[in-house]
Amino acid sequence: MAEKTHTQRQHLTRGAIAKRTGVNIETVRYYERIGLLPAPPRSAAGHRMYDGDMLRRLHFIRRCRELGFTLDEVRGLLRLVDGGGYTCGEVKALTTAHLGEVRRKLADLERLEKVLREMVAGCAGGEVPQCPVIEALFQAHRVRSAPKTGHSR
Amino acid sequence: MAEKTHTQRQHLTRGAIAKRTGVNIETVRYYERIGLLPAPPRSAAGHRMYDGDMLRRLHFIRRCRELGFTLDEVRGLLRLVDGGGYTCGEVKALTTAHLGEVRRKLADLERLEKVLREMVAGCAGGEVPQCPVIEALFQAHRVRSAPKTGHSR
DNA sequence: TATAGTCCCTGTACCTACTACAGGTTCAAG
DNA sequence: CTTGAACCTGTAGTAGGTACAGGGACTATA
Repeated sequence: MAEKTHTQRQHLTRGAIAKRTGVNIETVRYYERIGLLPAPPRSAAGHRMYDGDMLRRLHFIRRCRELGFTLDEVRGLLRLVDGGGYTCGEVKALTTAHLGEVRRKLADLERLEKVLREMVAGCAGGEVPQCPVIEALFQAHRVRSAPKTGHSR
Repeated sequence: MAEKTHTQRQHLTRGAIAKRTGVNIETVRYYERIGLLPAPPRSAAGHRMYDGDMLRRLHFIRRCRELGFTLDEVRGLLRLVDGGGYTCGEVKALTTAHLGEVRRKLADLERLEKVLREMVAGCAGGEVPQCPVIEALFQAHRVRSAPKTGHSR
């Protein structure tokens, strides 16, 4: 009775793979729509029937997302996987590039943490309406580079 | 001739404050639309005319954004500023809360960096189609918590 | 067997924080 | 006077989902 694992020809519902992978149920449909998950076979009543492979694939996507890969990068990885003939080198290249970006974000956040920490430290927190944090925020200077175009995530 | 600073009653165009603050020109209009920037007076021809206060305000917003405050948080800060009677304590609370979140993200990214680093290290990068990175990504385990709902940025 | 409750189906709208574009004025320089 | 840049408007697109309305399907219990 543990979550509907029918013995014969186990079929998982959308809700089931969602719950098992921790992905939102609507997101599963979304992934299908954008072509990350292939459209599964349907029951007579039109309900999606997933199998173990799909579960694995969804786990893969979810894990990549947790690691901060964009959906486009995930698409790239899946193409390699699906093509079958992926080489370790290709995967490593993609992953290494991603690692670089993670390190950049890390550096940004560290600087940010420092600035905020100092701002908070310089603030007495009293009733005075002359707050050093506000003053600091009004200064026109550069933290470093612009957040650039588009969404970085 | 340094960028149109007319002596009498200096008026800045949208393009001018955009360039000075490093904010995209379209974004200025966007901020006006969502009420972060008040609608400025217009010239006879309908062109927006900004002044020094607006420049300061836009700088403020920009700086907050660089520090990772959401627009909603910026709105909160601006409300405090506009109200005039903001207390240092309120600002400090907001900033401290934000600092906490930055630290959480930082911790997440550090774990992430570690995982990616180890994955890349374990990969020979050759022509073999059995890549440890791919294998690692197919594992169904938890990095920690789910990315949660909505956008975190 | 009836019914309640929970799942699933579809399409579509909404979210954040912008960016980009089309199609039309207006302004400043040469 | 003409050219080109900068402005105006409204609208659509981006990533990566989430949420909801209005229905159909399945299961447990009375």
